[in-house]
Amino acid sequence: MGRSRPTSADVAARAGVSRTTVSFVLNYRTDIQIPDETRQRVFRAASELGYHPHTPARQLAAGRSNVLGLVLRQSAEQVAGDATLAETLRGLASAARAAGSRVMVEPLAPEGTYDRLLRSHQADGLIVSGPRTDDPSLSQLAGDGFPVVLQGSLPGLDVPSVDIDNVSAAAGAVRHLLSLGHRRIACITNAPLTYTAAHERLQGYREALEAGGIAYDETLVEEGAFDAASGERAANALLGRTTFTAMFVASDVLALGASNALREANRRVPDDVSVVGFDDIALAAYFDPPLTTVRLPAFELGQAAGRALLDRIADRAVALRTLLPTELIVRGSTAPPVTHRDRRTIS
Amino acid sequence: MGRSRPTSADVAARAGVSRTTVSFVLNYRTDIQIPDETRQRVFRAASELGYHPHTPARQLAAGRSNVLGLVLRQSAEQVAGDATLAETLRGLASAARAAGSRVMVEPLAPEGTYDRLLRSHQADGLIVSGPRTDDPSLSQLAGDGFPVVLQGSLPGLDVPSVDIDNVSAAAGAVRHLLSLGHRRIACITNAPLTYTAAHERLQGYREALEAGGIAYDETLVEEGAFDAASGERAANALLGRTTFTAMFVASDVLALGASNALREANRRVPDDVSVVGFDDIALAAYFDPPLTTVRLPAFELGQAAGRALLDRIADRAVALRTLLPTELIVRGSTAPPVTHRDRRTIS
DNA sequence: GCGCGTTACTGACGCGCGTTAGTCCACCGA
DNA sequence: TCGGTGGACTAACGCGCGTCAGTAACGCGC
Repeated sequence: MGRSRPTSADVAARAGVSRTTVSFVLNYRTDIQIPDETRQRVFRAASELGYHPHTPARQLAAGRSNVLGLVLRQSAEQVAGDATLAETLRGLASAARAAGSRVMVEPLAPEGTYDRLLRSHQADGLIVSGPRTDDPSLSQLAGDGFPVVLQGSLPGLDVPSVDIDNVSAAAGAVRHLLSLGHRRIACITNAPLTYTAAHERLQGYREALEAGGIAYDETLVEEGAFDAASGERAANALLGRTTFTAMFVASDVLALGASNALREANRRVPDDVSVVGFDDIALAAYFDPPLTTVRLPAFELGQAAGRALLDRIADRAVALRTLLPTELIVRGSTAPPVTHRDRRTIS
Repeated sequence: MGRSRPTSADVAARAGVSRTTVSFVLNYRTDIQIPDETRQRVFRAASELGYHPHTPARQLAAGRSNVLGLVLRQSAEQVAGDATLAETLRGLASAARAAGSRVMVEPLAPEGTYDRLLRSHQADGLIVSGPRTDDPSLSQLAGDGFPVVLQGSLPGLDVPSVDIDNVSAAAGAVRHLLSLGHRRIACITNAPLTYTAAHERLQGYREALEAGGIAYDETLVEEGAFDAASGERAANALLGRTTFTAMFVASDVLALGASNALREANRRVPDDVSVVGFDDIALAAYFDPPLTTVRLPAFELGQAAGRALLDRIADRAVALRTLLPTELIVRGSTAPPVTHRDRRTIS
């Protein structure tokens, strides 16, 4: 009862060795020769006492924390609506665990506060998700040599980043629509264009169109903002001012909102309007009709970011830009435009 | 360049005081009298040097880590499909931050590994989400006096828990259907019945029926399992063996899958079958038709769990069971059964 | 002038561990 | 016998901080 947590000294006493030896054994120091018999004695003593090393003490002595910080710079609504966050977190945690580290999460970290995680040695490195250009403390941290990896892109910053190739992924989605015969393809961005990912996906839309010989028409483009409501608003704006037979919505969540707008305007999907989303959230396959979309490897993104960060912490070489592959998932929300199908039926 | 991180000794030297005084000032020790002038000198020295206390050292000396651990015991699919996780995490982090703590997340923690977080003093307390009865290390931890709070319920365990009142929430949803005139109401659980929440929601369904004078009919009940696919399967099973004019699906995600099954069976929602979901995920309002569901205060759940845990850590009294209120959100997926409407039209 | 309380500090210990620079001993070749 | 070598350890320092027990200076009443 009165006895408190055992320390490594208790283990040492029980095993009949010094504390140093206990430390060597329990840390699996291969550069130190210790006979198997002694090793076993230490292990046995530790387990009999129920010994668990005191993490802060170990962090203090070793000079590192074995903690990866995940900083979410997105707004509350973004975090709430981010269906892939949990998967990304899982991937990150899996990479961390493989290296004996843990993950500390800092959601909605106000600018200029999360750097403390690093400067106070609470974390060995940081993964910054949803970075914004207007974030001086980020470049400051990187400039001071702290290990930082970006989840998402932020051009012009000399910090390793892990992301998907938004441009080509979006272009692929739009090419799919083009190949079906669509010519007037609207676009709703996933976020305001100040967000890099939104900008890049729009860029992919534009490039695919131009490669297909179609001039970019900005009246076909509307900005969304993270949630389904914004998708609905954007679609209504588009419906009110122009015509199109397909739309590329750079987020599944917004695509659902946009589909609602189409339905209320008596446009059927895909008969009147084809819709392509982005992200492949778990529910996308159960939309009506099932949503054609771009699959984003959420788990792998987290895992890759974690590995990159661990590499940076260990001073191993890290690619400045890691791009993970995406995949177009064709489901029921896309079809050739009616005119084409008519022609085909006639011929 | 060569100069390394400043320590509190550097601050002390620069301010012309002792390290002890620096510690008192920077920790806002109100029980120690220090003239404002000295106080300011210390603050100035600290900020000029860019001093940040070394967290592990502070944790070691103070004997506490100011870290709350969030342990997710759910399976990978559950985590991936849990649309409210991000909100809960936000709430938890907000409670933690208010108390000067941070949140460490341990997803998919294998049984018997997450207790290390506590035993090694890496966290001051644990919030265990999705606890299972068959988890000896959980009761062990609680028995050893470690601060643990459950997110979700686990009867028969002497550990504080924060949850919603699943029974009455489900009963409320079913009463809504009863009040519309439905008599044959099917039920799809959100998870296998070994999960407490699933069991409780089914219990609420049952109680509401019996209070309405309707005998419980187990052929109207089917077990789901976290994802939309299981909701679709369950609905198909029900459609294949019985008839009903409404269904209570204890999860929005499964409700979407079930709706797909209904559509393919040429049953219209709500004309032929009314559907009530559970959770009020962000997308529920954009389903077709918009889903009537039970709103779950995700953010507040996380916040309440965090506060309860902080109370336990500080040895303040904590209610054994905190139940947060839910709210029935009536949308377009529920309506009176056709027979009733016909009657009403005739009269 | 002395005792005593109050204010404003400080010296030094300890938190539990990692690690460096050794020590001691057995054994081996010469 | 002795120098030398390698194996098997250990003593002791330091990581950066919180905090207890103390001290010096000062004012004040008598």
